[in-house]
Amino acid sequence: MPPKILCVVGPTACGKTKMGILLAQRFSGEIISVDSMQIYRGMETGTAAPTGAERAAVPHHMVAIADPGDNWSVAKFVETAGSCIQDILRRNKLPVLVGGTGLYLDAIVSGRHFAPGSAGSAVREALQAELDTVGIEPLLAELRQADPVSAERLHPADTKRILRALEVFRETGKTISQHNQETRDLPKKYDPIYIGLAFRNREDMKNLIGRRVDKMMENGLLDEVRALLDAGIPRSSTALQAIGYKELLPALEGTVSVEDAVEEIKLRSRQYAKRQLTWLRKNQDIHWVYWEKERNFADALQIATEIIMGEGLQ
RNA sequence: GCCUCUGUAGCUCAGUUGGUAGAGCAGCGGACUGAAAAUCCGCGUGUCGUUGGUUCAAUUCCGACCGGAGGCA
Repeated sequence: MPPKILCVVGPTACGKTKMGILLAQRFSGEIISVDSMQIYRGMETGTAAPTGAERAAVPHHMVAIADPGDNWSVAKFVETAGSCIQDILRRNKLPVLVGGTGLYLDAIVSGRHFAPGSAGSAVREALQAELDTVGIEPLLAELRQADPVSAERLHPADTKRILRALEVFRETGKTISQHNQETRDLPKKYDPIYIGLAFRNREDMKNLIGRRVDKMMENGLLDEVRALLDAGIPRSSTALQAIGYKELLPALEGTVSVEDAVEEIKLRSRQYAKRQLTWLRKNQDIHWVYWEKERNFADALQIATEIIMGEGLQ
């Protein structure tokens, strides 16, 4: 039987961070943040990363450990987070995965590994250059030859995934569809108990997102973005694609007003939350705890605790 | 008060030489295996401002009224 772990999931602004801490305290656990952007240093405000006080209350892993100039990937994240989990288990503590990045979390839980490839590799650069010069059609034709399953599955407009499928083939001689098939049926590496947090009414979530973005601005998000630029972080870096950052770049250049940029951040955050919900919805194992109007952590902790004990944890 | 322009999807606007209408954005749904806070896909009935008239037929033409913008007084 694989080891039990706790997973706190939900769309942005639904209280995952706080609930994770409460549950980690209750079940003597340690937190693994599963968030593609909170790993970068100097982005605490805009990514709503756990505060110093929160991190002092319970050990946290995978938060603010990477240079924002380094571009991390799922593979690297899963590998690093995996060691953290192993270490926590070795010390007889409960790993509490708290995160909004669905792909990362699923990959960790399933123990999935990824086919080779890396940003900046010769093969990927070559593919990008081909796309820029000849367009997607010849590349799609090549994929139909090499990996008809993927060619059929992918939409012609989805250039990112078409390039990735070709990259895997050119790099390894094996198709990504074959790799996916092989990893899909692997036995789960962990036995997860999922607690999902969400607002019963979407409107309430949207209102909170708006208020939270305003608070981020009050807490100096603009300065945070400026500091990243001053540190020489390229605009094309993964870190600066984070919501709240990429929208403020034009505001710093003066091409849009700060007010408009803030509205854009709120909009993009709402759309992000919607995508997170879409991802989560297909996971039938999640035990959902709903907020009615306000977030009442005492009640939610009570409910979640009962669910978790029902799943066999003390 | 008079003149001109304008009123079509939640928003910005197309359009119908008269046969009840369609884009972008928003919204909703979905996908997702090394950029994932990324990327990609699907979904468009709305008293065509109101009310009379002409017409087989009006959102479209004509009149009045109501709202908005501008101009002249």
